[in-house]
Amino acid sequence: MTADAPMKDMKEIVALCKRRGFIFPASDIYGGINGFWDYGPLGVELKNNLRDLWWKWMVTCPPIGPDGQPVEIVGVDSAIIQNPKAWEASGHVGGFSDPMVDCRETKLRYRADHLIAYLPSTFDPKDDSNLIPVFMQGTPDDEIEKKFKKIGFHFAISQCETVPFVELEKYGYVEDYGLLLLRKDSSAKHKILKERTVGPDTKTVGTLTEPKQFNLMFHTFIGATGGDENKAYLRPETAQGIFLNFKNVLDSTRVRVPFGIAQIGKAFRTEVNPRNFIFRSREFEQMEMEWFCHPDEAKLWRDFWFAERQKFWRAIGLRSDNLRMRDHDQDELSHYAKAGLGTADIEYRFPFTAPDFGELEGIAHRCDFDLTQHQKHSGVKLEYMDPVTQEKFMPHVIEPAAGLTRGVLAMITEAYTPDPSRPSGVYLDLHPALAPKKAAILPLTAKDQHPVIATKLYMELRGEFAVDLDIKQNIGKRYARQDEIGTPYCFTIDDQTVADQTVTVRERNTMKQERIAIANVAEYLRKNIRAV
RNA sequence: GCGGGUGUAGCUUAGUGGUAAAGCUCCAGCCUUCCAAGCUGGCUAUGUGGGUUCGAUUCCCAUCACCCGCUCCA
Repeated sequence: MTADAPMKDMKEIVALCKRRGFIFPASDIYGGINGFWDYGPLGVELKNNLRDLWWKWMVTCPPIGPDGQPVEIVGVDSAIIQNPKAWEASGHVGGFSDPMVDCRETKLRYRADHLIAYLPSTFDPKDDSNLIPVFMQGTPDDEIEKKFKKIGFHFAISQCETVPFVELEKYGYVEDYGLLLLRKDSSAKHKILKERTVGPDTKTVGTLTEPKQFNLMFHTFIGATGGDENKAYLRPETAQGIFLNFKNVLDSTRVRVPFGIAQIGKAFRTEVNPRNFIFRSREFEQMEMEWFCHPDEAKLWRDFWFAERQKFWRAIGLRSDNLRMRDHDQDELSHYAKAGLGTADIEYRFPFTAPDFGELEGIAHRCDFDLTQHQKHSGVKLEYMDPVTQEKFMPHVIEPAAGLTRGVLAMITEAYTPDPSRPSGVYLDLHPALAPKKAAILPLTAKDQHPVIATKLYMELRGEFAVDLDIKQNIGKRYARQDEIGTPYCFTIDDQTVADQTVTVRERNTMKQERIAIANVAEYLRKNIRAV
């Protein structure tokens, strides 16, 4: 969005989505449900169009690689529920959710692993006057000293041991040594320690809550009886279904490294706070491709997919400077990407993130983390034997992982174009390949030969294109309706059509009209909506 | 998860402790030769659940959803 372009109002976009049948609140008649959305008749067309274009770019007609050779990518469609061991191996069961600590007084929330407790060497849990100040990691020493004085904590920093807040409970007081030592069982005392803490932003003792664990994954139960032994998870990403099938794909097809496996499907995450329409929802759809390559070629392929994926988003309509690439900082890298070449996001400036950007797609170097983990946990050998060099190695993975549902939102917001000069006040400038309806057939009036000819044309086109026939009401209303849903072309039948077999074509963005032979309408559409 | 705000028809708004009003949209019909025109008619609403009351859309409580800010976002 340039500075002088009209602001795109998220409220209006959400309203249009509902009014015209793109996106509805899930369970709308029951008052909705936080974090879930339904796609209506036009929304599902738009989403499917975007999905199919991605699949075409990645699987059906993949690009030429950096070495001039066509790249090879195959698809899978794995189950949403897998053996729970798969999620233990991938690390999703263990430690992805960061425990959080709340301050009851200030209502502030902290990441538990960022909190540091200061324990004086002479700390005596039996003495009520002994406090444990807690600070955020990286708090400057002078601030800490100042706070010490304020709360009557009579020690210097140098006299204290710093202990991660989350490990506080592991510390107990051992009289024999007069020191704080790590003990396995200190259940009798850890509660006392917690009650002595003073949070970073308060002077009151004991306002910090226990660390709360947030589970990333949805739980479910297999079978009718439930019970912990039947516990399973809904996948939080489609990627693992690909890794689980790595060996099956190698054994059943003739692909060789380097190659890719792609998958599109639903994923589920228990977002703490769903927000911003469909941007952060608990059920969403991903388009992921895992590219398996030799470790030495990881850099080459990462750069290739960085460029390739940007091309995609630009080609289907995100042409503005609302799209950008951004390398992750070291501290925001995920566990698997830390050792590798890092992660870069393709980001879009959504109205609700502006002037910031929100992630649309992440391109990560996952190294050999996933295959190694699954090999370890499953006991199945997943190394690759290069048939030419006879070299045995664990392939590295470059992963372009895009949000399909976020893509839909980006498409809608990018296309949403307020235009006070036209009756609808707005139109959707969707790429014709993405538009839910490619054209509308409109008899100028509902009498004489107009509807007859229009119906005939509609019957011819509907076998090949998603087209609408709209006869009722005046022509301006019908143009306006099509503008709002982003239909790129309207063919109008009038008296001249009866005389010379021509129709007018109205182009959505310019509202300009030209006259073409009715016999050429199909070819006209074919040419103009050609997929990117 | 915290704090603040908002909930009356598809949308925008009105109103009231006693039958809930209008414009636009939508639908049907008439009219209409190119951009939501006109005429006639029609559908549709007090987010949900409690409480107070003879009676609650209105007052109270809870809850849900959405918006803003914080927090979070492997």
